[in-house]
Amino acid sequence: MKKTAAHSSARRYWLFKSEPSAFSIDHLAKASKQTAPWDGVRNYQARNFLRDDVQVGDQVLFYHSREEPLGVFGTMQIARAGYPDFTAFDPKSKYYDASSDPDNPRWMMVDVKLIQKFPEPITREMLAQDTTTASMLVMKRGMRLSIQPVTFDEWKAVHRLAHVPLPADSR
DNA sequence: GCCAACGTTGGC
DNA sequence: GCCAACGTTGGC
Repeated sequence: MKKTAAHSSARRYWLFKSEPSAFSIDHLAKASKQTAPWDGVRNYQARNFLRDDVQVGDQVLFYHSREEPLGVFGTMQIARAGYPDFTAFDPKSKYYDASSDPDNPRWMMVDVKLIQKFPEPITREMLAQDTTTASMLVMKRGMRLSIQPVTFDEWKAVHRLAHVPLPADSR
């Protein structure tokens, strides 16, 4: 049997940050098919996650940054794996990057589909109170990374705090 | 609004 | 390749 270099099919869990004035969970809820491209990532470490690690079916916490209340507002699922972020090629886009060559795109995006908006947001305050979520990457001082890996324990703990069941196929 | 922390740029 | 200067992020 030949070994393959492909990723294992094990689902991964992530946290994606967004400023709600730019793109909130309500924007996603109102989008066609509740699906939208996660565009505008302009950081290499985050780009590498989108390019190399985020897979269709991975599940994601939607985190609102910058505007109160800060916290996790719900969940989404990856509907399309990494592909070139076309906003980088559009001079009218606020994410335009003249140095991203369409023949060799610098920035990547994925498509996300809403799983659910939580009845109430899980605020930073609540995350700080729980021993599992208190140590999440997003809680660390100075952590600016907008695409972050999340452990299954953390994924479960956030759902426990939200008083909602895990998506049926979480494991 | 402040400012610490961080990532990127560019002169050398 | 170093690192100071700069711009941005994002909690507070």
